Amino acid sequence: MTTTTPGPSASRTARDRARLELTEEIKAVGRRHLAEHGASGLSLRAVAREVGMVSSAVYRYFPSRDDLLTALIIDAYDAVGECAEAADAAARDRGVAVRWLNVCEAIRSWALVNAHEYALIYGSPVPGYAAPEATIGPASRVPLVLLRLLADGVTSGEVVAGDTPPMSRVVRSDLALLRRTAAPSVPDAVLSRAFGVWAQLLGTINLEMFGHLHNTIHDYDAFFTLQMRRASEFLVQAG
Amino acid sequence: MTTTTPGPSASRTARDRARLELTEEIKAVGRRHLAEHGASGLSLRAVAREVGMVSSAVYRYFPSRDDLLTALIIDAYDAVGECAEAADAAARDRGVAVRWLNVCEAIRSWALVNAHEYALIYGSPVPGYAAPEATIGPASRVPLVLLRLLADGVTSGEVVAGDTPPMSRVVRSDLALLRRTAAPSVPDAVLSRAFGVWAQLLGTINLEMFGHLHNTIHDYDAFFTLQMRRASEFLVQAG
DNA sequence: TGTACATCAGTGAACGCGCGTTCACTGATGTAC
DNA sequence: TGTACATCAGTGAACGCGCGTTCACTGATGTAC
Repeated sequence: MTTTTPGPSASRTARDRARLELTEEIKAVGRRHLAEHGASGLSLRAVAREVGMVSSAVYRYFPSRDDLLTALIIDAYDAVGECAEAADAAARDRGVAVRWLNVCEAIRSWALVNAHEYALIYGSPVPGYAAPEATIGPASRVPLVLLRLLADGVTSGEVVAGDTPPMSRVVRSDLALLRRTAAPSVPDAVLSRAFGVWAQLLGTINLEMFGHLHNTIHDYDAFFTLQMRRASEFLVQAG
Repeated sequence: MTTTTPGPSASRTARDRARLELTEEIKAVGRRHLAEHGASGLSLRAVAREVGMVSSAVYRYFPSRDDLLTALIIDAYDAVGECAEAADAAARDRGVAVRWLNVCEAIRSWALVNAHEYALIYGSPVPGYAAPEATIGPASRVPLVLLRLLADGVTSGEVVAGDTPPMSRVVRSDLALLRRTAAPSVPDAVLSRAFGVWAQLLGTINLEMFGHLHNTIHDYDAFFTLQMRRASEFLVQAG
């Protein structure tokens, strides 16, 4: 090996290209099966059947069913992360509250369209499956959007810290680590509120998607916007 | 039939008693299997094996696997509902914010101990399973605790309405129905905040239990209390 | 109190299904000289 | 440019497993007279 040249051609051999294409096709079919039967109903054999291979052939692409699931989880995190980043970017010249509201709406829209993928990453964990470390990065994209937006808000003076609630030393050191890593100069009080609005975002989407608002709320769109608008205002300005 | 007398004995026949006992035992074993393998891993055959019956015998007690699942869901809602009611009752002479905080802590404790049952009712829905109407009543117990506690707070003047955010006519009529049904004289602004704290409660528990705080928050207890304390204060007094 | 009948719990075998994974193989594609 | 070899995608059969549900049956428990 040790090739100094980048390889015979930019897109490599025909075999390589076929491999990439088939890997994507398997994931695409897997995603559709996920959407129809849920995570625990994702079956290598069924996917193989639909792709037009014999079931054992899939093992050339994914060493096990769980590896396929992992790939789908990573893709889902990346998809919702990209979605959140785009929504934030689209409102970059507006205020922090508007940016976060935009992100919330984008994530909800994505969740409604990709219900099972949403459940896969933000719902109950798949029994018997432990997410490997490779999911950590993609999983952080959405929280990072929130933290960056807050860092901007603190810099511009738009975000008001307010009173810092009393917190234990452990929690304070957790927040300090977070600040050092991803949210320079965002004070504890604001970081704490950030967890609050994040929980509320996911909680509100879950309430809606998992049926807990059934027969109670009829205009989900308006309800969600109402809730997130209040949360966004709360985020930038302590009560 | 049309028996005017209450029956031959208060506890009915030996057969009836055995039936009740075995029904409970099947549910108990089912609950344990749920805790070990998740909802989609709940198997009639495995439960039967452990109870010491042949698999077909279970059909004398539950007409299908989904009916057993429904029974477990109802039991779970009742358990968490009872838990919330007890926590509220234990703090009945304190303020509304303390009462809600108590309820939050109780629900989280229950969730930590009964992780799979929690996931069953507040996590992603079981694929291919549709909850029947019989679950509605038990599912309402926790929300009803919140609404009653708010009604008390409004009566005592402890809960401040604050500014009513602009909302669509549909949402306003949803809230009006809720008020008529379960929360007499609680104004829209407060009802809207109630959904917010409820979403935040479930969202925060989900973040913790489904692993989204991993490597970020280390003292889950303190973190949860911090978040819920803020939410409780927000509930009684608009920002 | 005793007998005849009805009800019902539990058995055991069977149906038909799908699953994840392994393995020896064929034949096409790529690579080194 | 051509040949010999290595790599790798895909096949087809098999292993061993568990599942939900049905059905004809036996034998115990309950009930009406």
